[in-house]
Amino acid sequence: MTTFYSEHSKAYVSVDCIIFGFDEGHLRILIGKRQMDPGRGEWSLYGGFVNHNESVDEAASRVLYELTGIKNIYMKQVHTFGAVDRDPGERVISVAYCALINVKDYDQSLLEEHEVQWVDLEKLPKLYSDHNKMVNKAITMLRRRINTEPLSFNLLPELFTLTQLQHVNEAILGEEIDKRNFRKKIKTIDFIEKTDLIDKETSKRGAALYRFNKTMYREESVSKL
Amino acid sequence: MTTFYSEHSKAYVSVDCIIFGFDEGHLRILIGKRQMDPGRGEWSLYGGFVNHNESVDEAASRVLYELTGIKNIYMKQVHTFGAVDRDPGERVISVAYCALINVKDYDQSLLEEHEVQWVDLEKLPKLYSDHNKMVNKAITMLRRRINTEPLSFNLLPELFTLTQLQHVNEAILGEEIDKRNFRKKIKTIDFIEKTDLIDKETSKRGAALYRFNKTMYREESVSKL
DNA sequence: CCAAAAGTGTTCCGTCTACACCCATGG
DNA sequence: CCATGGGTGTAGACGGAACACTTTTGG
Repeated sequence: MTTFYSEHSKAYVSVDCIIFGFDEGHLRILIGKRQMDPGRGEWSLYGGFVNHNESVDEAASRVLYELTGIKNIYMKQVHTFGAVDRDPGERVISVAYCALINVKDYDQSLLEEHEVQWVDLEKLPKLYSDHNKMVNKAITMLRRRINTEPLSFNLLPELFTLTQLQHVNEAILGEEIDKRNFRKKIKTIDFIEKTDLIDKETSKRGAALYRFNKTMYREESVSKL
Repeated sequence: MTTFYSEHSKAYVSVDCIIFGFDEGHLRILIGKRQMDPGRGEWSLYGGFVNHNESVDEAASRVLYELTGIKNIYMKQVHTFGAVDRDPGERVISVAYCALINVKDYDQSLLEEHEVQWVDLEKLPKLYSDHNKMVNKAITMLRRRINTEPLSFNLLPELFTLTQLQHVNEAILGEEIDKRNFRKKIKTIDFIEKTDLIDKETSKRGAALYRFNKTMYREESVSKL
């Protein structure tokens, strides 16, 4: 408590983003091959350094915007990774952020521009440095929170069917959910609104479209989803 | 993904510890008056800078050891605070750690040496910078985890009575727990062992002493406490 | 007409909650 | 002998889990 700045050393601080999407019944994340040393050519999360004039959260938002072109992405800090040798080049302390986006919002051309791609969570390769740990922490966090916080909506379009919602939850939890029990539970949640619209894309019969009502959802009302 | 270290700026990285203790039925934390600028004289958490040759976790352990003289303290990373102006002097990014200790293990003379004191959580003053936010995040984390992880033991001596254990849980949750229901639940938890010993300190009749069996507790077995 | 997905209720079981009295003992 | 904290059981409410069939319609 009597130390002074000058006696201490500084470190680079970076953010790394675990960007989740949902497609064809599976959770995927965006990863790319590193185009810089150290670790050139290894699979890696997308990240960036924290600039002097921005907060760490802002850096994460900026990096997400650079990569996706989307603002106001759902994003949560996961954990900070600070092993001395986690980056072989320099001392870099990295703050991992978990982000959820709707794959359909994502401009496919950006995939090529940034040379990243969607990879199925179950087929995740070995990633650079401690990035696999970051992914695991992020998933653990999602599983922990999914029953107390409305997360799934961020992975879906604004209008979605209950089957889609169920598939998202199943993908996050990694287990099947009973359809009737799931729908029963949804009926008790007041911020999931049924609309008059019918989706005819995914089934012949057609399925009712639902919407997440943000204004009806308050932080203090704990979701049961 | 094509950036290089040299283009970016470094920052000081610090750790701040929210050190919880339990005494006289209340949760307390260790805080002191800052003895350095900026913020000299303001109430503050105990913290320190991360050195070049230690991980962030090691820095937190070191700081905790400096202050308490105890090794292997229960400690969890809470959140990283990275607002640009959170430290008025320099750019300092701080990683908050929550720690739980048994107040009886704590050498009182260290209180004076480091000029810190135990303060009741309910009577917490305004703290330096974003330290109140750190405390709030730490409590939220404890409440979230107490039902899935055996935390309370860290705040108690090795041998404890069920009444003590109940009081700890009540303090963390901030609400009263029914004695009979609590004891019923404890009976179902196999890693809480009843010993043959009787505590005669706190009651005339005497109360059975219990022990947390670490080896019986496995990460995968979710506690119900 | 049939394949494919949507939609719908009931029963059972285990868990949580509420609740009040006797016990042992030191002073 | 009494004040103090220790210790015990039961009944009702509630929520989660298991489980199968009918509906609609595009091709």
